[in-house]
Amino acid sequence: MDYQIRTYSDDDKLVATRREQIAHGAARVFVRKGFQNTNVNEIAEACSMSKGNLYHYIGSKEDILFLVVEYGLAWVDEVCEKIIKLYANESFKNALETTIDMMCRSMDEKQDITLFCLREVRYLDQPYRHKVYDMEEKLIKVIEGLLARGNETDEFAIDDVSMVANDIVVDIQMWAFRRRFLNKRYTLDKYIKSRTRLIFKLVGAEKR
Amino acid sequence: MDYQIRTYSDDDKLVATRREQIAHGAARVFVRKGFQNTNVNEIAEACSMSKGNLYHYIGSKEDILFLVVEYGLAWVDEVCEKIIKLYANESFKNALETTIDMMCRSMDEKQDITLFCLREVRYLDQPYRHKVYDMEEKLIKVIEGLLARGNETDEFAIDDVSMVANDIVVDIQMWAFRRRFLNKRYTLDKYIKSRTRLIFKLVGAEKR
Amino acid sequence: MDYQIRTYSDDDKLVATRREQIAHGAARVFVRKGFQNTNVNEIAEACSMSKGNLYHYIGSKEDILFLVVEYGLAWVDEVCEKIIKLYANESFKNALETTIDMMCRSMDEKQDITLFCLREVRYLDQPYRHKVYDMEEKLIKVIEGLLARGNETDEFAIDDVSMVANDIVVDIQMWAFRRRFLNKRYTLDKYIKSRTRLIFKLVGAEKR
Amino acid sequence: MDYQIRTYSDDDKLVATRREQIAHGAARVFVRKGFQNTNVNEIAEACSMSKGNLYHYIGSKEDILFLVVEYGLAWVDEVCEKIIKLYANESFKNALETTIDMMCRSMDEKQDITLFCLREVRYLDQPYRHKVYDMEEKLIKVIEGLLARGNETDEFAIDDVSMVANDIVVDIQMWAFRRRFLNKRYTLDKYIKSRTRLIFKLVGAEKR
DNA sequence: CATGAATGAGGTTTCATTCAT
DNA sequence: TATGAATGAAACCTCATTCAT
Repeated sequence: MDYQIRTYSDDDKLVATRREQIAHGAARVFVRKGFQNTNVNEIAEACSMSKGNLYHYIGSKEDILFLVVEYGLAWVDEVCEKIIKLYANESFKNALETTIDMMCRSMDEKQDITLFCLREVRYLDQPYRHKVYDMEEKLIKVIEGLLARGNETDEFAIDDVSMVANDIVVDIQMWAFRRRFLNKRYTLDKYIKSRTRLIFKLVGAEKR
Repeated sequence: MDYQIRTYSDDDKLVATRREQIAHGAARVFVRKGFQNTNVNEIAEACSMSKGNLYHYIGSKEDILFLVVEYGLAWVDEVCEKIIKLYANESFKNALETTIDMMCRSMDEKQDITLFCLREVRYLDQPYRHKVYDMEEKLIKVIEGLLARGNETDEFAIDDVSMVANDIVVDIQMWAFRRRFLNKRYTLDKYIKSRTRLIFKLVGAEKR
Repeated sequence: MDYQIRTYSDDDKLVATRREQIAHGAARVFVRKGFQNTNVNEIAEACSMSKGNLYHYIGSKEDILFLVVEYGLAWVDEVCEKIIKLYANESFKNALETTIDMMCRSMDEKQDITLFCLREVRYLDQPYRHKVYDMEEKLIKVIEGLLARGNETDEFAIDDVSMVANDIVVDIQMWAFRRRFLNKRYTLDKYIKSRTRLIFKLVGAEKR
Repeated sequence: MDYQIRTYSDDDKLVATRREQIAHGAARVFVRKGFQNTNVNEIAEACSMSKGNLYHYIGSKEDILFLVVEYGLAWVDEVCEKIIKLYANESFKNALETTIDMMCRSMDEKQDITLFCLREVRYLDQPYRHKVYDMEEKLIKVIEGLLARGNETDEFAIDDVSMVANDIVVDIQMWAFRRRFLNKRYTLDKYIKSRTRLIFKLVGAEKR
C-alpha cells in the first residue's frame, strides 16, 4: 500500500519535514522545466539543500518525482473529504454547486502542479503511477456518489451517472489544461458560473 | 514561418522521404517510452537507419521530436480541410454531425501519438511549441466557423460560440486522454452517439 | 617509530579502549566485505559507535585499516614471545614441534583476519605497510633463531636456515590461504601432524 | 559457462581487440594501485581510450576486472597444456623437472598480475570468482596427473599425491608472494634449482 | 550516401569527513 | 563525550553528436 522510500535518518519527524521541503522545492522547478530536464543539482538548489543531504531522505531522483506528485495531488484528497461532508448536510443541488465552485478554485490555485502530475504520471514506475490513477478514480467516485443520491431524491435526473461525473471532472481539469484558450475569454468567476449552468443542465436540474 | 532543420543533403526529395521515415519510426518508440527516455540509438533502430545517417537529415534530437509532432498532428490539418469542404455543401446540422463523427474516429486512430504530442509539446523549444499551438487554434477556428454560420441561419442557437467550439474539441480529446475511464463504459460508436446528442443540446439543435 | 593517529580526546585510556573497540568491530566487517567495499557507516555500526564519535579516535578511514591490521596481527607477536620462551627451556626439537603446533592452531583461529591483512597490506600507506612487513620479518627471525641454535647443537642439520624458516612460515600461512583445497583433505590435527613430519625432514631431524 | 559482457559493437574482431587492449592497459594500473583505487578515467587513459569508448566494449568497471583476471591468468592454462604434452613424451622425472622450471619462469614473468589476481579474486562476483578458482584447480589436477602416473611407473613414491601437487603449486606461487624475502637470497635460477631438489625429495625421487 | 566507432560533457549517486548541538 | 545531519568532491556510467572510412 505504501511505497517505502529509502532514508538514512531514523528521525521520522525530520524525514517528514525534509521530504515536504523537497516536494515543494522540486515542484517549483519541475513545473517550469519538467522532470527529466531538471538535474539533481537544480533540485537540490531549489530545495535549499545540498545534493548529498537530499539523498539522506530519498533513494533516487525518481522518488522525488513521486513525492512531488503525492504532495501535488494531495489537494484532491482533501477536496474529496470536503465534498463528502458537504452532501451530508445540504441539498444535493447546493452540494453540487459548492463542489464545482470549490474544485475549480482549488484547481486554479494548483493548476501548474496538477498539470505537471497529469503529464508526467505516464512515465512514473508502475506502483507510483497507480497511486495517481487511484486518486483520479476516487474523485470520480465521490462525485458519482453525490449524483447518484441526488438522482434517488429526484433532485437530479441523470441517465448515465458515471459519465456525467466524468464530464464534471473534465470540465474542472479543463480550466487548467485549456487555460491558454480560456484565460483570454473568462475570469475564474465567470468560468465557474458558466460551467455550473452547463452542468446543471446535464444533471437535469435547470438552475433558477 | 518555417523552422529550418539542418541537413547535409541537397536532394530535397530524399530529405523529405528520410524525414518521414524518421517521424514514423521515432513516433513508435516515443509513444512507448517518452521522448527523454528514448536515446538516439533506439530512435535510429526504430527508423531502420544508422545513427550517422540520421544526423544527415536532422540537426539534433530535439528536431526529431519536432518532426514527430508535425507528422503526428498532420491529421488535424487534414480534418480541418474536410470540415471546411463539408459545410460548403451541406446543412450545418449535418456538417456538425459528420464533423464530430470524423474527428472522433480520427482521434481514436491517432490517440497514442496525439496524446504524446499534447504531453510533450510543453517541453519543445519556443518556435516548435507555437507551431503546435497554432494547429490547435486552427481546429477551434474551423469549428467556430461552422457554428457561427449555423447560428446565422438559425440552425443553431448558441450564446458563446467559441466556448462551445472549445467544448467540442475537449470532448474529442477526452476520448484519448480519459480512455482508461471511457473504454470501460463505451465503444467508440456509442461514445460518438452520446457526445453528438450532448453537443446538439449545447448548440440548441436538439437531435431528432 | 610510532604512527600517530589523530584523536580529539586527552584521555589515553579511553582512546585505547575505543580503538580496540574499533579494531574489533571493523575487522568483522572488513573480513566479510573488504576494506574498500565497507563504508564508514557500516564500520561505525559494527563498532556500536556513532560515525561522529568514531572520528574522535581516528583521523581517517585509512587509520581504521591500520588499527585492524595492527590488532589482527598482534597474535604473531604474542606467538613470537612464546617461541622465544620455549626454546629457552626445552630441546630444540621439542621447541620446534610445539612451535609448529602453536602457530598452526593460532593461524587456524585467526585465519580470516590474517588473510585479510596479507591481502590488503598492499594498499596501506608506506609507513603502515612497513610495520606489517616488520612483523612478518620478525616471525621469520625468531624461527631462524630456533633453527640456528638447533643447528649449533647438531639437533638439526640445515643448509639454508633462513630458507627453511621461510618454508615453515609458508606452510603455516598455507593453512589459511589454501584452505579451500586443504579443508577437503585434512583436519587441522592431521595437517599439523603431516606438516610436522615434513618439516622435521627439512631440518634433518627425522621424527620417530 | 561463458560470462557475457555487454558491448555496443557487432564487430566481434574489434570487440576482441579492444578488450585485449583494455585488459592489458588496465592490468598495468591495477597492479600498481589496486582495482578499487583506480577510477575509470585512469583506466581509460591507461588503455589509450576515451571513457565513452571503453563502455562500448564493457558493461561495467567490474567487467574490466574480469577481463584483467582472465588475460592475467591465461598463462596458467597455456602452461597446463604444455605440461600435458610434456609427460606424454618424456620420463616423468624429466617432465617434472621441466614443469617446475617452466612454471617458475612463467610465474616470475607474470608475478605482478598473478599476485593481483589472487588478491582481488576474493571481491569478484560469484561467477567470475569461480572461473578463477577453476583455473587454480586445473593446475593442481594437471600436476596430480603427472605425479600419479609417475607413481604407477615407480619413478615416484608418493603417499599423498594431491598434497604434494598442492605443495608444488605453493612453492611456485611462493616465488611471487614471498618475493620481498626471496629476492634478497636467491636469483630465479638458484630458486628453481633449490626447489627442484626439495620437490624431488618430496616425490621420493632423490635427484642425482 | 551510409556507417558506427569515438568522444567527453554531464548525469545520478555515494561516501569520507566536518561540525553544530 | 557523543550524535548524526550536512557537505561536496568524486565515483561510475550514459548519450547526443561528430567524423573518418
